[in-house]
Amino acid sequence: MAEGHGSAIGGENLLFLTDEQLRKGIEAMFFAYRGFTADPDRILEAHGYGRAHHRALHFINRTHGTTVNNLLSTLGVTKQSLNRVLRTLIKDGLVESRVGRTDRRERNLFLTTQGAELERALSEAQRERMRAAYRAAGPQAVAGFRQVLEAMMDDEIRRQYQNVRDRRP
Amino acid sequence: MAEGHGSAIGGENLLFLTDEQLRKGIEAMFFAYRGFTADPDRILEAHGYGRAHHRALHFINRTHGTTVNNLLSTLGVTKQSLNRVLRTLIKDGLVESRVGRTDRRERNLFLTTQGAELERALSEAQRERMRAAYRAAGPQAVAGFRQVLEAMMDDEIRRQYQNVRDRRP
DNA sequence: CTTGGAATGTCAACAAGGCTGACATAAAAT
DNA sequence: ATTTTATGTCAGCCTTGTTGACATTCCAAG
Repeated sequence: MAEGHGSAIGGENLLFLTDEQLRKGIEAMFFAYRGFTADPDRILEAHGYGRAHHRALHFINRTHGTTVNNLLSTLGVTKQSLNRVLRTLIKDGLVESRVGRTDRRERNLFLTTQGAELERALSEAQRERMRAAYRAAGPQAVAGFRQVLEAMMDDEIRRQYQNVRDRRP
Repeated sequence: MAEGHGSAIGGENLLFLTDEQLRKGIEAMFFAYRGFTADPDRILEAHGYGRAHHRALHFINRTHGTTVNNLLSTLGVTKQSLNRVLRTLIKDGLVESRVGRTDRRERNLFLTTQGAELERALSEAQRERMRAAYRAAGPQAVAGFRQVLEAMMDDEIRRQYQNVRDRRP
């Protein structure tokens, strides 16, 4: 070791905080994310869609009837970006946009049967990989995985995430 | 529960494999990755660079003297994509490209002092967040985090990752 | 009732960063 | 001498992000 840069060995067991350990975590995150998106990407490509479409489908499915503004802040993109994606999904009959009942300025977004079908295929592919990884790592590792990920989020995002985390879709 | 779709409750403790649990993991991964890249992104923007530059700097720093082909396969992009990024980094004096000593077709890539400086700032920002997350979650959670991530990678990527994982930079 | 502002949609233009295809060069390998 | 490999470069395309400008609709406050 030596070359000390912060994160040295404290009185306790802080070996997991060395720069070396952190670097491994960073690279693991980078490579794992590639795997995480690989399977849906293949399906999307066959349909002529991209990840942006997947994200929209996922969160519309997650929260039936969500508004555009809601979706915007969840996804963290501009309305113009989202709108381009939504427009094609609506045109292709995967998403339905209904005028809001209480506030008619708003649009409530829903998946059509066809949209739900694609969403299912995408998320099942992603779940399958996650399932294999979970199974290989075991329940205790999974708990740790989730803990670290939650701690890694931006504060505001984490609040948002935790708010909907345990809600049934 | 019910609504069973795969991943049901087996004889043992397989609750962590329900679709619900998998979905939470998927969303955690999505939101955490945003946090993971947020800090470097801010620094990069101030320099007029993007994530692609960060990735190149990271892996050149990681493996001094690596060749273009090596970098290509690590990053998983085309040479044209990488070249665009490398060209600007070389032009700006952050990266040096030396003709290979044994094989003069190859180019060996190195960070200049200035390049190492930016790399340091970027990785330190990223480490800082990772450090906070690790500290909050604890060593056991970190072990689980890494286990799940490794299990989530594509087989080929995982081999690549494990090969260099424990090498000192 | 009128007006201000919020929510949404749309058009245009631009940039980053992926991709493919084609072609050039130098050097190694056969 | 020829082929293959490693690299670089040009041109063009796509997705997905960005701003800015502007129209529409409609709630809500004066």
